[in-house]
Amino acid sequence: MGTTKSEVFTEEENRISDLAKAFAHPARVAILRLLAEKKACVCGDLVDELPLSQATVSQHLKELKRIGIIKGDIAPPRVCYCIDEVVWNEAMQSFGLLFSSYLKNGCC
Amino acid sequence: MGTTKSEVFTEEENRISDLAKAFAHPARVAILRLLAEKKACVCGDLVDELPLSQATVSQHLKELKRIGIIKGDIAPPRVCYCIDEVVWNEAMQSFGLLFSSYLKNGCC
DNA sequence: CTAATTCATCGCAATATTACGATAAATATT
DNA sequence: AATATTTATCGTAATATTGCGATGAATTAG
Repeated sequence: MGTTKSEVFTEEENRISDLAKAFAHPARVAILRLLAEKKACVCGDLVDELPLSQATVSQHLKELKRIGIIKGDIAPPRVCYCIDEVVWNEAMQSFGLLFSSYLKNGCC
Repeated sequence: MGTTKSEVFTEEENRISDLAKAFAHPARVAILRLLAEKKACVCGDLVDELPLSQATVSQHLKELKRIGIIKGDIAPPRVCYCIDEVVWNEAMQSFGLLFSSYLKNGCC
């Protein structure tokens, strides 16, 4: 155990939970915010902005890339990271739908 | 290690990541959906609806309660769970702000 | 060609998460 | 009082996550 039983859930449930993971760590929230707000997309500057080691930041970036919400433009020796607009919008819409599916019914 | 360095992040970053954790597991997404969409709030019926053991469902409910996004009305031997409207709205607003903070700038 | 720079990855350690059977707690039913 | 119902919690096991130092890979600068 320790493993999520992904097989028994729907594609959508798994996708939403994966998208949520992008925001489920303060460092990743900070990274996504920096990338979302910056006029230009920051690169290794992220390491300077964050109170974590370069290795750790790199690992978070890898996770965000796995989810697809950011992408990296390789321009060696640098890599320029930025939000993937398509996935960002997918996340926005998915969460939007989920949040608006709540109908008050005053049961509790 | 294995522990998130919460101290070095802002309150808001920590709060958002915590709220995101509510959605960061397919079972919790399923639970929140059921509670959000149901006319009446489901109780132990959640266990029947989910492909997980009672103990596991109870653990996910505990985590959702810790975050605050659901609350349970004890009516022994049953407990009636439902969305906490205040926290649900807090999450909706926080994610809404975050998502809308993205300004396309066509860097990558 | 030799640094220097930037970033990814490896290896390790420690904690967190996920899952479940078994059991306990609390009440309603008989 | 004894039993059944419902939910929480404990204990255990396995995997995942977080974090970092060290190292490697790739390119640029000197």
